[in-house]
Amino acid sequence: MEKEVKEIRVRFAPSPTGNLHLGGARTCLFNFLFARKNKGKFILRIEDTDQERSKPEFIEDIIENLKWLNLIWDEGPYFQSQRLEIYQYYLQKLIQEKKAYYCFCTPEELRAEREYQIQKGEPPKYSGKCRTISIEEAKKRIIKGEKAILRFKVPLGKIIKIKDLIKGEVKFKTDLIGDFSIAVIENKKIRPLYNFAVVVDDQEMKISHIIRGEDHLSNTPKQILLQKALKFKVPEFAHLPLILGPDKSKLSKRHGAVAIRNYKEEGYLPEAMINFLALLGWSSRDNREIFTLKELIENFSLENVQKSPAIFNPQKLDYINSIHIRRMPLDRLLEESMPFFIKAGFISCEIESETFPPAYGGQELFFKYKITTTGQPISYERLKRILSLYQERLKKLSELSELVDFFFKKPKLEVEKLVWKTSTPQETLKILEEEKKLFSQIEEKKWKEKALKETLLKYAEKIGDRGKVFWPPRVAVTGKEASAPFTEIAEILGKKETLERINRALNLLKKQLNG
RNA sequence: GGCCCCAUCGUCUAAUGGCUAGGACGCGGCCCUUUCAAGGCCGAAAUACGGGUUCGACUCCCGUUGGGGCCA
Repeated sequence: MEKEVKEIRVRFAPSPTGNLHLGGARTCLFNFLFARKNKGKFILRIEDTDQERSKPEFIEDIIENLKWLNLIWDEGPYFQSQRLEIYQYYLQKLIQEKKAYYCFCTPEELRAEREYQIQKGEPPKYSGKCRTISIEEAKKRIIKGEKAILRFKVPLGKIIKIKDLIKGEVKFKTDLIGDFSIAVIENKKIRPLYNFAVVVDDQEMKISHIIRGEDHLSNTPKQILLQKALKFKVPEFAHLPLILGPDKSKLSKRHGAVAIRNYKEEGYLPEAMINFLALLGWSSRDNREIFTLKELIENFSLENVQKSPAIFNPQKLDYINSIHIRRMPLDRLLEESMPFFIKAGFISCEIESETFPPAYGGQELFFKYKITTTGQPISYERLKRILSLYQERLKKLSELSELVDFFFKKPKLEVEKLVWKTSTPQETLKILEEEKKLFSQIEEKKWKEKALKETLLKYAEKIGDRGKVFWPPRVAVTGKEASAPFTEIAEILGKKETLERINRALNLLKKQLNG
């Protein structure tokens, strides 16, 4: 007989009580990879039953950033808040079958009970006090306006075994769980609670594998109990190790930037984030570390997921980001960099037309927008050349504002900086004067990196020290001790601007030496 | 407090009972080089501890310790 091929269906189910963060993104990534690798479906479900803490802006943030990361879902987003009747139905079923009951204990009573148990060294769990209240009585009390919650009757004396795809077999004794809450009744309305809503949704959405953070491992026996009580199929589980902060506690807001949007704003590329996140807990068989999303899909397997938690290491992220920056086609890198050029005030950008010619490399940007610098139009090619000088020097795009500012405004010069370590201000002045002469002789048409380099090399041979020759003009045009090479910068700046800047440096040196 | 999970360089990890415990980030040194970056070479750096099982343990078992998670 043909074995029934089960469709692989997984989900990412965030609560919109905060921005999409690193942990959530990684959970989502692993679900996504698992689905794609196994030709399954990936579903997005927003768990927004907690109306107090759920905010629309967080829903937006989650969706926006998942799209940014290229983690695109096949179904959804489903919203739990729109599925309340479904939960009602199953809740009623449990009540009718006497598998759930109303509980009227107040939070104070429960707390006291708990403290007493802990003091006595007993496992803290609900006593089952309200189990005996009849449905009729319970309904009367609710109509009178009493607050109540629904509890699930946990069967005693059983052991729940979980075959976790990552952790292996994990056992829980039902005796230690206690009747847990599955819904609250507020203003005569029923609101399902986490464990219950999850179980119903996973069934309704035919989820085959639940891949989620390890923090949910202790919820799993409760969910299995509910699944059995409702005669649902129990899905497979895979609990991912947590991502930790430097202090080894679960990564959270107090560790600083944890929202994906923070990283987007800092200039991390989506492919770098994906690559980095995949490496937190997963590794490939062959020791490879740099992957595109497509390559991750090909190589992914839950078998290679680590059991132990991973500490988030920003330095490694920087490294991975720099690699992806270097590998990215310049057109796309420029597209990614535009917001950073704008934010730094280097260029401004006005929408010119809503329509633009069909894909024309990165240049379509320039059809759609009018891009200017200090009032003058700036060409696509020019920006691209500027960026290309720094493509292999960038760790993240936000560094652009510091690195390429001199292309957009005259740099601040200091005499000490202009002087090479083996030289003096007098000698620097002399050499720069000579270089000015040499550069002036180069025809506008031949103002290219190669010609400039030849000129300087020849001159350096005469002087006998390359530093003395190459350093001063570079600082004169950039104002920086560290930058891309002078010759490449000068080509982009052009003859006129380069000579102007060398003049500025000369004047400064003269002023210093005379005064 | 109870339950559960986890334990290899500082960090991410490889080695699934058999080489000198391998790689990557970071760190240090050297080379290349006008600076920076990149690149190349070299180096320091780990099996938490204690018992077993075995010819042989990073690997299997037990315990201890430590860390974490969940329960309010």
